[in-house]
Amino acid sequence: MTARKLTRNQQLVLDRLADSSAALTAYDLLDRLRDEGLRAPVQIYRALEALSQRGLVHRIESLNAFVACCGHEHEATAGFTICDDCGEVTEFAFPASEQGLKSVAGAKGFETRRMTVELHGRCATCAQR
Amino acid sequence: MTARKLTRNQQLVLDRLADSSAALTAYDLLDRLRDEGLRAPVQIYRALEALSQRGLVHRIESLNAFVACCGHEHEATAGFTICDDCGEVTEFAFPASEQGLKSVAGAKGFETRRMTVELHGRCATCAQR
DNA sequence: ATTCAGAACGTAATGATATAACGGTCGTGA
DNA sequence: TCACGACCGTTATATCATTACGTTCTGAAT
Repeated sequence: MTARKLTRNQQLVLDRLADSSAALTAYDLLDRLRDEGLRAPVQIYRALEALSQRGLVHRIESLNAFVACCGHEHEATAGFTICDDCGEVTEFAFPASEQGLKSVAGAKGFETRRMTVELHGRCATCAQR
Repeated sequence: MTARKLTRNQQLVLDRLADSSAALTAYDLLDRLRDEGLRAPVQIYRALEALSQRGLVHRIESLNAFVACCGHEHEATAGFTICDDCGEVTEFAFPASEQGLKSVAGAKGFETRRMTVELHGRCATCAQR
């Protein structure tokens, strides 16, 4: 079905995101891709938009930044844990809680299309130190 | 304990937010407060920062905008429904689901400090049309 | 009533994030 | 060949947020 190959710019952006455990802003990405000839923010934003539509990257709203999708289960909605110390972002899927949230909203007749769930705090590694 | 009176700027900002069913950006607020003598973004951001610390306003991360806190139960975390048609934002508290989310994260040793939960979709009123 | 310190203020400049507008290139299928 | 759609690069601009600096307000201690 949706099986077009990624373009060069899209692949470059995706690779940089996949290499990073922290979320990267569009301008972080731009800095890391100057050597590859990218010059302008819009080039990054266009790639991010395309990748996002395919579900290959996610936007972290509370950081105005982006992460590569860890993949799989595009069934459940994704949530994210964000370590405020080291910046690490990890993705998780929530099953039962999702129902809970949707029904809370649904009880008032709200039709949920998209959920943003972002947990800020400290990751296990940073908590030990 | 923390019972200082709001300053003029803080009160002005809070009033405008309370009057609006949609979230307002800092610049929306600035536009609405020019008549009151406010000139610069930083004046708005300072008021928002103070109000936010008191729990009187919330930031909607996915909109880069702000809403007045509907009040009460500062026990549970707040979630928001955001109508993408009319812009209406409503706040809700989630009890059981919160446990679910925190435990999902906690299972990996993540210490949650702050949660962002924002549901985009259509409100009951807009859905009927 | 005076003094002092902290909080809040106003102004200006700048930084960070995101999009609009325009025309060019390339591959593909009629 | 031509028309179309997807992508591209360049430039300019819009939108969101903070830093830096010096002044004014306020309230508690003297």
